[in-house]
Amino acid sequence: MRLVIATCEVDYAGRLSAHLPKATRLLLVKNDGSVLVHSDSGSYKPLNWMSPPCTLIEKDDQWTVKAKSGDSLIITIHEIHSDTSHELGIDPGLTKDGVEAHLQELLAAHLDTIGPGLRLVRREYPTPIGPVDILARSSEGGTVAVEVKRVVEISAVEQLTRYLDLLNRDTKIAPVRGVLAGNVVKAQARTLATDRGIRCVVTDYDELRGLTDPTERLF
Amino acid sequence: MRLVIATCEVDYAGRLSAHLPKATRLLLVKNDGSVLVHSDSGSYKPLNWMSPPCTLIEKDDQWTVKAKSGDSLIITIHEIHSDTSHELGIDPGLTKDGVEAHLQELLAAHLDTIGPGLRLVRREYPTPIGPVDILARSSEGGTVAVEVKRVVEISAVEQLTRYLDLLNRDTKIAPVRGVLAGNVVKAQARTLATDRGIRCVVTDYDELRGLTDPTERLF
DNA sequence: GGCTACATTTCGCCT
DNA sequence: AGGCGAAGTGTAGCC
Repeated sequence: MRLVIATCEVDYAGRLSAHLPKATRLLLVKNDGSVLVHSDSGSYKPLNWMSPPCTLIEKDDQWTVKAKSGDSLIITIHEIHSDTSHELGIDPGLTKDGVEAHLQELLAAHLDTIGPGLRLVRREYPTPIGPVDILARSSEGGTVAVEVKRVVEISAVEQLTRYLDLLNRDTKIAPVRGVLAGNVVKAQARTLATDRGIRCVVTDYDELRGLTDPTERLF
Repeated sequence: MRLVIATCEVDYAGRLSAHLPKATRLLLVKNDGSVLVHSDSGSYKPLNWMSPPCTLIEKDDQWTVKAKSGDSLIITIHEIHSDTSHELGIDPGLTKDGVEAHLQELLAAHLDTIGPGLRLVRREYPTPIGPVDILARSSEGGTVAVEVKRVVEISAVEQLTRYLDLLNRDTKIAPVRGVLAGNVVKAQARTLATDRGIRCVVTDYDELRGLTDPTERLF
């Protein structure tokens, strides 16, 4: 990893065109060839960058970073204030816990939190337009399709509506009712869902996790 | 901006939990308090980070970064290989050309590329569920709602369908037909759009730009 | 402040 | 490789 503090201008040409006027910035060159241009604020996203795989050619005061697609990043160096390199080695990577997949697992294991008498058919039930998060049989004989989201927004209502339209054409499982489950249900999503006869269930991730054997979740 | 090369472990607790085992990484501390943990590969996204506003407390070999929301990033330092600071000043920021907003402007100025005899009603036509990119009057008396995307995907069809449902209830402008316009139209989006009577138009950004007075587009 | 939509989104999974 | 959905998304614009 190479770290350069430099006064520079940057021009990107690719899916769009972008220009950075002359200023002092951090140029971060990674071992995989990627280049990041960071300012001293903003967030984790660089002002400009080139993703790997790409090649960096330095010629006088001009750096040219090119990707196979033809995207190019041209950095004009006006002054270099610092230029250091460090050997980091490969990173063992990140382990995560708490994303939608886990909420889906927990809900599938505790279908009673969605409704009484439900029996799991399967998670990620495949359809031609994508997998339904949870499909379950109701004690009354019908089917329930559950769409799981950390935050239920209007797009989740649309998504589940598409699934329901399709699933209800299958006479082996129809009628299929819809349920949206999430830790947060946005007001507008709830309104649209209710209008379409879709029920919303507010889940509690911590509570659900408490119901499961805690030894399963340690890392 | 402070740049630290350190052998460290990182734990994040917030919207999810994440852990980074001991390894050598770049710790980037920006002037606004944000912290980025970068490895030597990946892309522009850090392995772990804390967005501003947040506070960094260093106590012995432990860095604690806390956000108002309660999110926390705990960095355990095993060894510091380098620790430098640099004054960068504020950045003048990025100018862009070629984003959706520009495509919308160009299309509104050249409605003939969408269909003959169209007259602009307005761009960003407001509705209760969001703005319609372009609303135009057809020479036959009806209305045309145009959704503009750089890349037209299935979600654009859903979005325009919602607008059309709503707009067609307004007797002053009904009937309203839908048009999807973009530089790229994905096959599945085209299929769904056609099925719903929505026409797709493939635009050419460079060609559209050429139709406009070029002096307007320089930066 | 809430909500919507855009992004050089990136990332990961699955076909 | 391409399609599709999720993201600790971030960010800007509008109401």
